Amino acid sequence: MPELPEVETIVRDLGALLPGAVVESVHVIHPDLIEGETAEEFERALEGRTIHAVARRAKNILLDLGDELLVVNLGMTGRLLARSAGDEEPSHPGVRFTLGNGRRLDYHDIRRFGRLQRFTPAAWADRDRDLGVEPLSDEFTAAHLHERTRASRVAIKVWLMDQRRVVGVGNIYASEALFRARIDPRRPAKSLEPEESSRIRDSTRAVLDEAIRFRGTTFLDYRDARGERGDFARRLAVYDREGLPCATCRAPIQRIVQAGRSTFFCEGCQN
DNA sequence: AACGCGCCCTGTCCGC
DNA sequence: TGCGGACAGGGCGCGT
Repeated sequence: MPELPEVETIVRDLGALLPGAVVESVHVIHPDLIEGETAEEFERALEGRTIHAVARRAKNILLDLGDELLVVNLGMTGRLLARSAGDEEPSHPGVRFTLGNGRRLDYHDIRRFGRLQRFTPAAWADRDRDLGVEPLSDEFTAAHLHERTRASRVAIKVWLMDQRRVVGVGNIYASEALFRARIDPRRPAKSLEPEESSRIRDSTRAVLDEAIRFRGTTFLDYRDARGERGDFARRLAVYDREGLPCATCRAPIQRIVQAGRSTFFCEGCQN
């Protein structure tokens, strides 16, 4: 579900709301959401702690608790919602954090593919090492991208979605970035010319930046930290548009399956 | 080692 | 109207 723009939107929202808040109590409704320890250990460890800052790494939300981190991955349908005491109950409650001043932080998740895990800074540094480059950072250059793609024969669309290489790009924005770059998603990564890698780099950044400005894409389940939908869905050029006319050439958008996931593209414009 | 696949889970939609 | 199958913004562990 949420890719980089959706997670970034939530992180910016929570960054304005949570720092300084004290976690008064924690209630785990679905223990399978907690990674690395029991629900009881998780609840006990977090009670009384202060949330100092909120950050993002890849598609993870990082809550800085001082000497440890609470890392939230939303999976496909996870939501992390800042609420007030009187707000209604979520329909799929997973974990409830009761904060000071009558506020709450609710995690809910219909499919429960999401995970919440506590990390020491050292343990998180280990995990962080396995994650690829942030596409909006200065390190994500055309040269970096081209050098890394040369080592792999997987299809470029599948390559872009691999979080060990580039983080934050999921199924929607991989298709959208390749459409903007006019690159066929089936092309082996190692077949890309430097100029093509450069176009992919630019289009990936552009589509992610734009989607952040629109507060993300709500396809079905995504909501921001206030429970509001993102507005980027109407800007999608190819994703979920099988059979509809390409905005550039009017030919019907194609849908294929790569690594078990749908890919959308225009056969005429992308080659 | 890199890559493909199945699986985790619930909900919705579409065809019969 | 009901029912089975396909599919849905992710990520992990397995086998080859």
